[in-house]
Amino acid sequence: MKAVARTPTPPTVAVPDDDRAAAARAERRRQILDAATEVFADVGYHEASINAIIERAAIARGTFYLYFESKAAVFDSILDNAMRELRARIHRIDVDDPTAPPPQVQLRNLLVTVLEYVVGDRTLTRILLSGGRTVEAEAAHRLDAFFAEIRDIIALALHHGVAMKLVRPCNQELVAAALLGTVRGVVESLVEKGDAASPKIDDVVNELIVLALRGVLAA
Amino acid sequence: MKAVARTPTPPTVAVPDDDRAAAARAERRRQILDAATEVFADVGYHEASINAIIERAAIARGTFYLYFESKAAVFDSILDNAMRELRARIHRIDVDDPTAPPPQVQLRNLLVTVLEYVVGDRTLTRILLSGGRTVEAEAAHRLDAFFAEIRDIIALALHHGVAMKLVRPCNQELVAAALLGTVRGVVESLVEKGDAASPKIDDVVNELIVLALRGVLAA
Amino acid sequence: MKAVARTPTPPTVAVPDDDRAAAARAERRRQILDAATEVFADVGYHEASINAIIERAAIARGTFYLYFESKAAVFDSILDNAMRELRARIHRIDVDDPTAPPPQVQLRNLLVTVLEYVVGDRTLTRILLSGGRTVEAEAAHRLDAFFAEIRDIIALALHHGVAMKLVRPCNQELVAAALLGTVRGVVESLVEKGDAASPKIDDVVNELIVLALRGVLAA
Amino acid sequence: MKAVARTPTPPTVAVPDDDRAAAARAERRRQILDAATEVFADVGYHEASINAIIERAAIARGTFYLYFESKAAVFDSILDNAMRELRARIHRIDVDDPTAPPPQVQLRNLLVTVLEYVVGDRTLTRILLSGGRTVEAEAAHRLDAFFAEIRDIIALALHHGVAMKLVRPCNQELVAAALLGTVRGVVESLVEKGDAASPKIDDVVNELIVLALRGVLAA
DNA sequence: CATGAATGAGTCTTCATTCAT
DNA sequence: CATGAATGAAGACTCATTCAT
Repeated sequence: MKAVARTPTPPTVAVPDDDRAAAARAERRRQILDAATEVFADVGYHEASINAIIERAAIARGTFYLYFESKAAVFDSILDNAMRELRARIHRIDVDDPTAPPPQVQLRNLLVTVLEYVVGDRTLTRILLSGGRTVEAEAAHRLDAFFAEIRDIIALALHHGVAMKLVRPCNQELVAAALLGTVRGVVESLVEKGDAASPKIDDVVNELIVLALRGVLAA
Repeated sequence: MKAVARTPTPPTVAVPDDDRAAAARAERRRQILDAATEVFADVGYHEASINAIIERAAIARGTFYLYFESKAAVFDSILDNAMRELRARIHRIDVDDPTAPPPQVQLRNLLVTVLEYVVGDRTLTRILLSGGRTVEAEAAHRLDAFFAEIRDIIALALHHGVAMKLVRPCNQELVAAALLGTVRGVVESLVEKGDAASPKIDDVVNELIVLALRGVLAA
Repeated sequence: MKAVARTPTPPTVAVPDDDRAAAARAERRRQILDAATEVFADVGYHEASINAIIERAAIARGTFYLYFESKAAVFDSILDNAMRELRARIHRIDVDDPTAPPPQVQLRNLLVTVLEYVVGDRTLTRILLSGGRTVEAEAAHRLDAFFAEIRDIIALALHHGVAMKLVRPCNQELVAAALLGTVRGVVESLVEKGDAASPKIDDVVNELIVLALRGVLAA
Repeated sequence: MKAVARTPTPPTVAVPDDDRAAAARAERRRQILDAATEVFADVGYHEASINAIIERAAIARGTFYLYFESKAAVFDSILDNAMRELRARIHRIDVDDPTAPPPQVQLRNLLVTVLEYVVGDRTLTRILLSGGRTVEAEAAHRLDAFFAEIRDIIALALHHGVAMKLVRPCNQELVAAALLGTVRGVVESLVEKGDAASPKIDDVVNELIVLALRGVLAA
């Protein structure tokens, strides 16, 4: 990227300059990502025109392609970032380690973190939920895989729970799908409403946990 | 029709001929709807080309526009039909009428009918689930409204239940959204799998009812 | 291409109709090819815009793509056709068959046919002569190969001639390249001028033959 | 320059500094011209991107426009330079001056010089030969004019030759075009091959002269 | 009614050129 | 002088829709 170090111009203070450039670049990128996220959330991947994106980002056509290879690339970037953030917040509940917090607390924490992220970026979340075919085929697959991944984590947790007699015997695959659906249903309802109308996340998580645990725990 | 045009012999009985024509017309329409449903389910609304639809329907380009105003119109028709069918299968649970079956049985029946319809036309269901923004804006709204409608029915049921002390006190709106999500999660997992791998609907409904009722019923 | 024979419409006179359609289609194709040839000859492959082509052909944008896959495809078609026509006119001189016309006559006939074709479609010829890199890389290769092919034919003829002591000993590869250049030079000068100014082809061929044979024949 | 900028010591002698600057500037120019020549020869005028040129020249985008007005301008510069060099090597054969070397020797010298230049810069030559429409219209004209100029020189020489009964009567315009083509054919074949495979220029010139003179001289 | 050739608005993307630093 | 981020005009191509046959 930087020019070949051919000119003998010795940078008196090289780093700050590079830093500033890199920062500016990153900021620009974000500006585009934000604009694109909004447009995608508003009208979906296909109806989103590069025109709409660059207008909202207030940049020229060419600038867009300076930062992203294609419309699909921005979309991928948005999606991948969201999935990465969520993955970082989702992990197995540790039931063996005695020094860890009790499982219910772990679960609550996990849900709180996830819901906070999700409510914190409603626009992004609408894209995630619009699910499968909104997007170009390839991205759709990745998104499907992501949800399948989470479902598997839940299924595994159920499996452990059943083995430990904590969870009532059940079709774990099916119940995992059901529970994932439950969370998605809740998220959808949160995202739909304006900021004001939204119930507090703590309350939501309480409700979710009661609902799920009662439905699932052994008598 | 053709016969009439050829031979000036006045039609002895007008109706049968018209009937036949109407039937043929209806059949043609169905043929197109079926082809379109498949294509929409396969690749989504936007990637679905008129080309793909008329090829699968084995008709000429112009013929398509003889039966539907536009691509959006076919999609609307498919969606509306599905929503109508589902509405016909979804109704309030009657807890007052002593001659009606017990509420749990009513609920079970409802779920069985719905799931049977939904599993019976996987293609169609995939369109319904692909949800919001897959489709052109206008259709997306109607679909959202449809799900909101169902959610309201559930919320109302919960409300009644709470009033009758059958259901534990809860944020009924939220729990309704959660339960709707639960069902959607289950449906999604059913539709995903091939026919063979699918568990029996009765078992699925059992699991669903246990899960939901335990999560919701008063202690 | 044709609709699947699904409708019971029995074609009373099937062939004429298909013929007419095919003929219309071929005519359209030609119309586009002609327009494209002119534009390519005028401004070269790269400067030739689809716009210019469809304007000259007086058709709509989409129509162009109904007949050709891309700009490159039309160009290829033009080039391939020209090369096919020329190949059909270029062949080895038969010196062994006693029933064949004398070699010089064969050569003269060959040159006359080639020049007539070439002068008959000046526009096309200008494209051929504009040679190598005017065109997209792939086409350039095919054109280069075509001329190499002809050069090889000439070289082979020289080789035979030397063996038969008809041709003076020489670097046959080099002389072949030279002679091919000679013909191209002549063609170029013919194509440049308006119809009127052009000398008669017979005279041109005479001059060419004298020039070449004297340069090449054994003392 | 740099030194001056750093130390405010006034330049003792102004000119050398200016000279150095001018030299640096000229060098830079050459650096760009060379890079551009390579790129143009490789992929042709239109496919040559400013990007490719500045990368090969290892300069920044803006710098390019500091030395040349536009892409067309570099191309023009390259072309003009080549044509100037060639013009300097091409001149009439003097048949009247008794102190001059014999005409054949003059011709041989001319050809040797031209071929040496041409083989010495294969890259450049490929641009010249790619001829007419490779380039932007305006440059194409100048190139055409250049070749026409040479053809006229040859035609004039033939004219003189005929008058002096050295050359057989012929259509001088046509034969000039033919002979120019001959040389171009030879040059093309020389430039095509790698350095190693190339025959020695002296041999090539011999072959050329024999070929041409026999074809042209009076019996 | 059925056909399918024709249409052209709209989309994404490229790339020569400019200009603030 | 040098830089390279930003620009936007222009180009190729797609595809829903129309209409003469």
